[in-house]
Amino acid sequence: MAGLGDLERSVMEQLWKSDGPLTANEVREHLADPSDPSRTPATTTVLTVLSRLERKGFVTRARETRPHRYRALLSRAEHTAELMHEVLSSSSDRDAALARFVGTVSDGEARTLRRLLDELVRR
Amino acid sequence: MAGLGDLERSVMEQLWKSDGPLTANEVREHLADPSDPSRTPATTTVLTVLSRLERKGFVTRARETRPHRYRALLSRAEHTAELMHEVLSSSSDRDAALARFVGTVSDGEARTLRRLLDELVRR
DNA sequence: CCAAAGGTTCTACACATCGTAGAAAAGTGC
DNA sequence: GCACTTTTCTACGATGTGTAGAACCTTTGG
Repeated sequence: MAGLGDLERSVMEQLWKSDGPLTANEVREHLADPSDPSRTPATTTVLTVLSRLERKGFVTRARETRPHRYRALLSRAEHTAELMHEVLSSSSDRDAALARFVGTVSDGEARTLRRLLDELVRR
Repeated sequence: MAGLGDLERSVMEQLWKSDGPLTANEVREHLADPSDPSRTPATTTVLTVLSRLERKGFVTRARETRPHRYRALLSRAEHTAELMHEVLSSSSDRDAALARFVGTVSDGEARTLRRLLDELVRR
């Protein structure tokens, strides 16, 4: 269920970056490439993508307000963590996979992990 | 780069499960569903899938021997770990994602992680 | 209250990927 | 060389995605 297309992912990025919910046109503006404005997708394109993301459960929208306002259901961090769990649980030998994973994290990430695990045990 | 189809994934599972490299027909036999043999894919189908997996870099084959023998380039654990890293690095706030991830692992997995990190530091 | 502007849905097409496998080519064993 | 096995080539249908026009609906300025 990890499958998002390039444009879908870009749209999610905008929603994640933004503080509050965005209208389709705000998303479109944030998507604009200053070096080549012709590559900015049409408003309807953005709306189609947002609808598909809504159908897939990544996005909700406020239908009350008139330009509908869209927001991501999960934060980017939650989304990433969820994907990692999905990947991990699709593996039949989870411990071996975790071992490989930990064996290849950077030093910084290892420290982060240790700190997080220590906090976990304190509660 | 996580995108494998259902059959592609099933084929990878067989290669991972097997001790040594397999021929296309061996993969096909392991794929057979005893309750509905008609659903077993044709040999050419398996060969097509194996070729595609080779092109994608998941599989290599020995071309010397005549029924070519196929094997996975990475073990399942390595593959899973790689996917997890891919997911993680696609997130711009990796620490936050890691935090979410650790926050939702099972107790057993947390213990495993702690042990792995301890081993890591000893070397 | 009505027309124009803006917003949304519907419909559609091109293109890529994937499951599927026949036809044809290439290799093997007798 | 001939039957058999194996591999490649080619192709088709289904699905997903980027793309956006056409048609429909809503708001708003006059």
